[in-house]
Order: sequence, then C-alpha cells, then structure tokens
Amino acid sequence: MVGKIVEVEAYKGSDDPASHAFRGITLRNRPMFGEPGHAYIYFTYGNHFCLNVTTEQSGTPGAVLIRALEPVEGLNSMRKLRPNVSDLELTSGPGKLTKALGIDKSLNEVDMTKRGPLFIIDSGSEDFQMRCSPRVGIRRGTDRLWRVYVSDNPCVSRP
DNA sequence: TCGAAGATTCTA
DNA sequence: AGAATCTTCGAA
Repeated sequence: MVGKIVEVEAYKGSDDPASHAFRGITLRNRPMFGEPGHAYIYFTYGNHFCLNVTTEQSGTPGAVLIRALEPVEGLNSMRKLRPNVSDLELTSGPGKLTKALGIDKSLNEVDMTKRGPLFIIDSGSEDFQMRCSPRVGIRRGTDRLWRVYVSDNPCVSRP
C-alpha cells in the first residue's frame, strides 16, 4: 500500500507542552529520543494508533506526527481494513491511516529511511502549496503553528 | 496502587 | 454532543 503524506504535525521536547516528551523520557516515548528517521507509534483513546517519524539526533526528543495521507496504491486493501467509508476518508486522520495501512505497535521503532515493512521515500518534485495552522487535538501549546498540510487536498483531516 | 487524561473516531 | 475504550503517567 502506498500513500502520499498530505498533513503532519511537529512535536518537540521540554519546550513543547503538547509533546509526549515534555516531561522527559518514559517507556512510551523512548523512540522520540532515539535515532532520527525511525517510527514512533503509540496507542491512544483506547481505540487508535498514531504514527510519528523521529526527527532529531539521538538524545534529543522530536517527532513528526503523520496526520493524513492521500491513498495512491493498494486501495482495495485499505477498503478492506476500513469498510463503509469513501476513498477520500480512508486515510484522512492519524487514527484512520494507521488502521487503513494495518499499522500497529509491532512496527514501532522501525527504520523508515530504508526499504522495509514501513518506509518513506521522496516522490521527487511535486507542485503543491503548503499551509500552516495550530495543531489539532491538544490543549496546551496551541499557539504554535506546527501543523502543516497541503493546501486544497481533500484528504487532510477536519476540513 | 489508583485515578485522571489523552497528538481520536464514530454514532445518535 | 457523547460514548467508546484502554494505556500511560504521576501522585498518593
């Protein structure tokens, strides 16, 4: 299955009250302190997984939450995992895309810079416009415009 | 050891 | 608007 990333949010460490890493390293957020380019996957609200990619050098917490994808390939597999929704809504949210791609904690900490069960590649030059906004679903740190999404893409969450 | 909150989604 | 649903964290 393949999807184009169309919406992300940035999370940092001790200076970011919305981040899991705000209060230091714990069992759950340990991947955020590890090597860059690896997956940080956590379970929330008793229902959903969320997928992040670590960004900072080892020892410095930082990650990017993948909030939405545009389905590109393997649509049939995604439809099986998420029945009763339109194609546009298959991956239009952080919990939705993990379900549509079958992502769970077994993929935690995999290296997403190398080909493997889960990885990210550069699709080359694409023509699109980016926008920023406050992050979604948090109570603190809402003053930071660290949600970045592709303008006019119907697959971004909460239009 | 226990209680509260949560980087959400679906249904009424 | 509200429930579902369970893990994680921090305080007691």
